[in-house]
Amino acid sequence: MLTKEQLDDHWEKIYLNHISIDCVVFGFHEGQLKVLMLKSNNEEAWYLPGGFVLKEEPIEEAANRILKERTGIDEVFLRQFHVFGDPDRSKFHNEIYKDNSFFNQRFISIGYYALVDFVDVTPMPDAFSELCTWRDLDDLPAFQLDHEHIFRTALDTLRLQLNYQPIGYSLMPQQFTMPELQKLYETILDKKLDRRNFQRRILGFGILNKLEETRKGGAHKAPYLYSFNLENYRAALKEGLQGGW
Amino acid sequence: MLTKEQLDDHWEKIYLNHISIDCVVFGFHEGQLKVLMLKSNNEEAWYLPGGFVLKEEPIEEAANRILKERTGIDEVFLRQFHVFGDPDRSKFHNEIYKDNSFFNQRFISIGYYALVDFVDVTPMPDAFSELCTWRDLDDLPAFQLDHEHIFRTALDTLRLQLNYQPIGYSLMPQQFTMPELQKLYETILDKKLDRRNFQRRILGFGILNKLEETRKGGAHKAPYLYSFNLENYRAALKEGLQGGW
DNA sequence: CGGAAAGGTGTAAATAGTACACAATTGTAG
DNA sequence: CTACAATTGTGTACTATTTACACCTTTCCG
Repeated sequence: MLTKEQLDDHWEKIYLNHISIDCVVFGFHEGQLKVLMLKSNNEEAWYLPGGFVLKEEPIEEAANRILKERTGIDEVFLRQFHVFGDPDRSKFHNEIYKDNSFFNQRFISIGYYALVDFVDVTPMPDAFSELCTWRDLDDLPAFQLDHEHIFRTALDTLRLQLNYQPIGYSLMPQQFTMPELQKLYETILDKKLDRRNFQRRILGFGILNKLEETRKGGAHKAPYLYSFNLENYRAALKEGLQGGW
Repeated sequence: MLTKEQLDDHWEKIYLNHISIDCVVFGFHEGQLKVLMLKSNNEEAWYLPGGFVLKEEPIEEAANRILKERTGIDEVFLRQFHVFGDPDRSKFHNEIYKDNSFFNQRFISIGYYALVDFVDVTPMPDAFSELCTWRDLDDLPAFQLDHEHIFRTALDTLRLQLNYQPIGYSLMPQQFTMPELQKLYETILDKKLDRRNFQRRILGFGILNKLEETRKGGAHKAPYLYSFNLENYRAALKEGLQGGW
C-alpha cells in the first residue's frame, strides 16, 4: 500500500494533467437497455467508468484501456461523442480528493460511448468504487458531477446514430431473432415500431443473414434466427445507411 | 516586447497544459467554399486558426474567443466535431518552439468547425503568422501537423450534417436567391443537384421566406430573393430535418 | 385438442423522390 | 430594335419508399 503522497505522485507522473475520459457503456439484456455504472461506499451518487490518459498514450487507446479495465473486453464499438469542458464540471466534493493535487485540478473530459454484448462483460470496480454494475435505463440512480449530462448526451448521440448507421452487431449476441432486434431498436428509441415494417426495412439494409434454425423453447411459434453479415455490416457502418442529398 | 523566458512563463501561467483548440472556419463567397487559414513567413505550410484554453474558461468560450480573435465575429455557428489526441500529432518542427516548454508539450486538440458569413469576417493573423486569409477548397495549400486531417474531418462532418440540419443561415447573407443557396449545397457536397427538386425540397422544410423583390443586375432573368425564417430555422436545427425511425 | 400468444408474411394507399421540358425574363451582340 | 444566349420559374408523370393494416401458422399449456 502506498502513502497518500506517493499516490499523489503516482497520478501526476503517469497521467496527463487536465484530461479525463468518461465512458458510457451500453448493453442490452432481457429486453432492457443498460448502462454500466460505479459506486463507492462513501457516496450515494453513481458515476460512469472513467480514467485518465497516459503521457504518451493515444486517447483512443486510453478509452479502450479504461473500458477493458471495467469490463474485461476489448475491440468493441467505441466512439468519441463529445467533450465536456466547463471549468466547474469536475469539482470533486468527496473529502478523499480534497487535498490531492491531481484530483483537485480542472478536468476536461472526453466522452466515449461503447456498445457491447452484455454477456461478454465482467463488471469490475475501479480503485475508488466498491460497486460496478449494470443499471437499467428506466431505473437510473443519482449521478455524480455532470455524469447525468454526459450520459444523456451519449444516449442522444446513439439515437441519432440509428438513423445512419447499423448498431445491432455490437449489442446483440451472435444469433438473435427479429423480434429481439426490434426490441433493441424500440428500447433505444423508446417507442413502438411496426413489426412488419421494421423487418422489411432492416432486411433491406442487407446486413442480416437469415439462418435455417429457429429458436425453440418459447411458449409460441419459433422465430427464425439471424446473424449479421459482417462484410455488409462494415460497409454500412462506413457508407452510412441511406438518406440525404 | 517580452523576453523569451517571460513569454514562456506567460503561456504556462494563463493556459491549461496539454489542451488546444483548432477551428475550421467555413465561408462561402462567389460560389466557392472557403476555409480560413494562417501562414507564418518561416514555414511553407499553412495551419488552422487555433489557440489554448484559459485556466478557468469553458471550452466553448475558448473556441468563441479564438474565432473572434481571427475573424472579428462572434455568436456564429460553432460546433465541436472531434478530438485529436495522438501523442505525436503536435510535435512542432519549427525551430522557434524547440525550447519553449509550453509549446513542446503534448497537445490534445479539440476540433471546432464554424460556419460564417464571408463578408462579416476580417481575417486577422495571430502572434505566429503573417498571413491570415481565406483559401478556396479546391486550391488548398500544404497543411502543418495534422491540420489536413482535422480539416478533412470537419468537412466530412459538415457533409453529414446537411442530412439532418439546415445550414444555410450561417453561411449565406441575409438575402439570397435560390440558385445561390443551391450552389452552396452543391459546393459542400461537390455534386450537381436538380434545380427543381432542390427548390421543392428546401421549400418543404419551411425555413425560407420568399421575398417580393428580385435580384436585378444579372445578365438574365431576375431571381427572387429569399431570407431564412429564423423561428422555423431554429426549430429545424433542434428537431432535425427528417428521416430515421 | 382448443385456446392464447407470438411469429411469418403481403398488399393497398399515401407519401416522397426522381426525371424531365417549356415558357418567361434579361442583357448583349448584331 | 431584335434575335439570341443564358438563366430562372414552374408542373407533371413515373418510381420508389413508407405507412397502415389482417390473416394464417406455430407452439405450449391446460
